[in-house]
Amino acid sequence: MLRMTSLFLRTLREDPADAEVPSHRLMVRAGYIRRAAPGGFTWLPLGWLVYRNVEAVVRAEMDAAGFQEVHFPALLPREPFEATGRWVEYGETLFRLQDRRGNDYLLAPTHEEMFTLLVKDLFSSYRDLPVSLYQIQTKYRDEARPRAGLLRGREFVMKDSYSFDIDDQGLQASYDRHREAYISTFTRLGLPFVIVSAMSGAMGGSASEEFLAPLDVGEDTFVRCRSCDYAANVEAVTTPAPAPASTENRPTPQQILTPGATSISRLLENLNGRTDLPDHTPVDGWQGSDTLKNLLLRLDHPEGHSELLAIGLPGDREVDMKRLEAQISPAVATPCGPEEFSEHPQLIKGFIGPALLGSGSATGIRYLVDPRVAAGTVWVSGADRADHHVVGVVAGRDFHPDGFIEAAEITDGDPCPSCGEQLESARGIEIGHIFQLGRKYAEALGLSVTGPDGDQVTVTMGSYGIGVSRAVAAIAEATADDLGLCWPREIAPADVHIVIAAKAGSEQFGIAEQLAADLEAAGLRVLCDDRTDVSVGVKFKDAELIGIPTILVVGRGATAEPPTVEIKDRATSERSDVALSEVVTHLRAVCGVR
RNA sequence: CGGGCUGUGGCGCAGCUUGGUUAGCGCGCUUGACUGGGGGUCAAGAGGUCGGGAGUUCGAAUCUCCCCAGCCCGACCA
Repeated sequence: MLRMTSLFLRTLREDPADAEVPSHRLMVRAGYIRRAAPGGFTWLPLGWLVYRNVEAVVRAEMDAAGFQEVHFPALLPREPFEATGRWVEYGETLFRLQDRRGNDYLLAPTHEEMFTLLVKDLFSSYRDLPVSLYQIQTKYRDEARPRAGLLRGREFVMKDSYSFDIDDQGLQASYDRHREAYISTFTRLGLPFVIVSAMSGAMGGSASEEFLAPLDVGEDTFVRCRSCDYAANVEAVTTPAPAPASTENRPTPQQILTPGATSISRLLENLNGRTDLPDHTPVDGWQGSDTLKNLLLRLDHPEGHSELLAIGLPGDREVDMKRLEAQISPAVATPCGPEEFSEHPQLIKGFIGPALLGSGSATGIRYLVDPRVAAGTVWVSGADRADHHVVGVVAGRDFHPDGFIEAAEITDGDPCPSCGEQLESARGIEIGHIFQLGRKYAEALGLSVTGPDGDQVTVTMGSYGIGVSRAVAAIAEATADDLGLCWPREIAPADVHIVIAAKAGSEQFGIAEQLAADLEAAGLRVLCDDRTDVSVGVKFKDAELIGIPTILVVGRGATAEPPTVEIKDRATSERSDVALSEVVTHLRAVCGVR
């Protein structure tokens, strides 16, 4: 039994100044966690109970799915990460350190290498596969900016699983099993979630989905369809493309004078102010979406070389750098400056036309366009001549892109790629991520097994993560209200919070004591506020702040005839008086016998 | 890493513009009394390198410079 008189707990009346998001504020105020380092938190007794409950749910669901738990060190040598290139690729986010001999070590941000090597170490036949292993481990990432308490720390706990299969079908099956296990895990945790399509990264090209808790404090933007079940991380949203149309019988392009029209808005002013383009002018006037704007970017690849890339997209769209970088990762894109333009004097900044772009064009610059710029579509674009544009340029006739790219911003109301209805955007906290790694790590580290026909077969892998400590904060975030925390029963630090609403030395203390013992004997977890030195108001406030799902008040009624106590549901505030003799039975039903 | 804001007893803040006795207030803490169904009342206490360093000055929490830390926005984030 937890007793307030002996519990290592101090609740705070006021919000801590360094906490902004509700989960952080309330968990500090309610005495669950304390900041111990930049991006690092100490779990206090109540917090640790909750953490362990969450961990227990995750572990139970992983075990139930048939995955086996192992445990690696968090402190790892450099070599495996050198082999996969991540010692360099991970950049400044990797915590690096040296031992006394000057050997390089790291605090692991994730454990793909170690799991791969472990399986390589022990298994060598296709008969040993498939296998899925997991661990629940403290991870370290030297985040440039830790924030929002437990939601983004530099030290955090993650459950990471890895599946090992002999072929793609096996990988798909392992992936599906993890997906199912994640659904039941988050459901059991009482955490609302949406599953969204995510980017798998440029090198993989395989399936990847994120589990997001749809909350405004989340750092991920995703979109979902208002009518069907499509949902995707904004980085992974695909733009419905018009069907390719014929380029026959289209009006001839016409060059026009557009002084100073270096922006889409000024171009539109010019276009809508003229009457000399009867063959081209749309019936409802010129819109930004009739224009094609072209941007020149420099791509810097991690291996060191650079190249130019031109992007073409409808003029009413801005480039979404996150979406762009997700497409070209691991390269980094930078808008071109005067140096790059001076290498291609044909290209006039502000008046870049599509005719000089593309690998078959005069410049030879790779040219990728928005999917809306499909073959047969007609555009106004730059004329590659200062103060001039061209109307009536037709994709596939007058210019030839090298391919398509998803780089345009997504806005509310855009069409759903699945059903065509409107998309809406929302924010979410990433609480899980599952993806098909493929053979990247197996190849880099030489994990292969002997196949049925005696040949060596490279193993294909999946990688699956749940942010355990983050999930605690996400649950707090999703369930808390104006009064304080409000835990789902399964992960709450206790089932029942007894408030003794009577003065020191009164009979109620003895009654509460006996009741607490009876409830514990019945299998319920009890926190008893047995303090005699605070007023009842304080006890009620603390009970609401701490957020145990059932509050049991032992007050005046307890000494009446017949004796009653009051039961209050923390989440709904519903209260009812229950006969003292019935309380244990009643609460066993309310809490479910564990 | 860029922009902004903030560092003053355990917590939340005022004081700084315009330098000047003993650095205040609320909460919390200690002791005592009252009170006892919504952070209650009264009294008496303890608790401070004013983030750190250097400088200006007769005198610095207050002015100047440098550094550090925290928060927010952005960039970044298998």
